[in-house]
Amino acid sequence: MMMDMQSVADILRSHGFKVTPQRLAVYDALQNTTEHPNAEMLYNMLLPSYPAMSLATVYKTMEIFDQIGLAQVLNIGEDSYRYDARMENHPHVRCNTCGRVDDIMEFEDEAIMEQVAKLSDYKLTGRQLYFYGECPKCQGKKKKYN
Amino acid sequence: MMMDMQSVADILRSHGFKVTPQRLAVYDALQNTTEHPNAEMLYNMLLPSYPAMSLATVYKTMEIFDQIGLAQVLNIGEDSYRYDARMENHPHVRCNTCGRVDDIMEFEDEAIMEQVAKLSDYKLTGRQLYFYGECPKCQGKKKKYN
DNA sequence: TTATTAATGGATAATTACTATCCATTGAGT
DNA sequence: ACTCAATGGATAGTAATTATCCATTAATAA
Repeated sequence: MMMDMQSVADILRSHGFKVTPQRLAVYDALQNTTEHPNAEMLYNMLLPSYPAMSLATVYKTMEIFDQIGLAQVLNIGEDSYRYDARMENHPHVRCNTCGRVDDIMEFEDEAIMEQVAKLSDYKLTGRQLYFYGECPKCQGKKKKYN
Repeated sequence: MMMDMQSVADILRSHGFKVTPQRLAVYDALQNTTEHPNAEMLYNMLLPSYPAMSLATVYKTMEIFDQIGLAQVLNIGEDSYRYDARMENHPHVRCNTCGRVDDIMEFEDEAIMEQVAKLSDYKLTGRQLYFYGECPKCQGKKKKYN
């Protein structure tokens, strides 16, 4: 179910990439957060344990992870990309108030894909579904304090 | 049904923006294409008739159109934004082979919005649905020549 | 129609996320 | 352990977008 460190190392090696502490650290950080960090957020998360970490390394590492299927890139309409270690294709929802981005797991999208394929005559291979609104926490705040 | 020049002028004025030939020209160009141009494509489309047109003007104009609801911005995962004068929220599909972007009109998305609202507990206000694949034309080419 | 004034267009500089380059260092197979 | 290509970090470069500046223009009032 959950990808562990050992298999991440194997996947890197099997694609001809070296296994380095930095790469394992980046993957570990991404794996252990639900906040869909961008490169700079990852960099700042890693700085305390890896003071020599470079932002360029984060970018290069994420490009590799994207290539070999260890992470996916999100393009939610902000000024920077976010990253997600969950590899099943799933929609995301962003709170317009606080900016948090959440996964929407267990979303059933086969009917959509069929509908779009029929309407477009495209042979579909992928999708990116982004939703926008107000998260439960921000809704609560509004009710209490506004 | 279709937005004409007169009402574009009215909408600009009603939001306190001046009505200028450049703005009408940008809107006209965007209205009369289905290829979802980015700023540079729009600029190049307009150059023949408006040799003095500036790329900065296109950007500024599109920002205004986005604000006042005369166009929407698409973020399809390319390195630049594309624009669409069709204001009903609708999905888009991009051909991975030739890069064209098509509208998917008549897409029924109420069921999706309900499903996502239920799964996320967000109060949803918007969505951006992007699909990727191979367009009919490129499928045909592949079958014939590859 | 003209005068007045604030908005605008175009030129250009600045910003910023991201990518490429360079070289000393390091991981991994021999 | 040895060898060497891959890597990390520093830094420069790229490219889309945004901000600035000022002469010009559109809109309102007279």
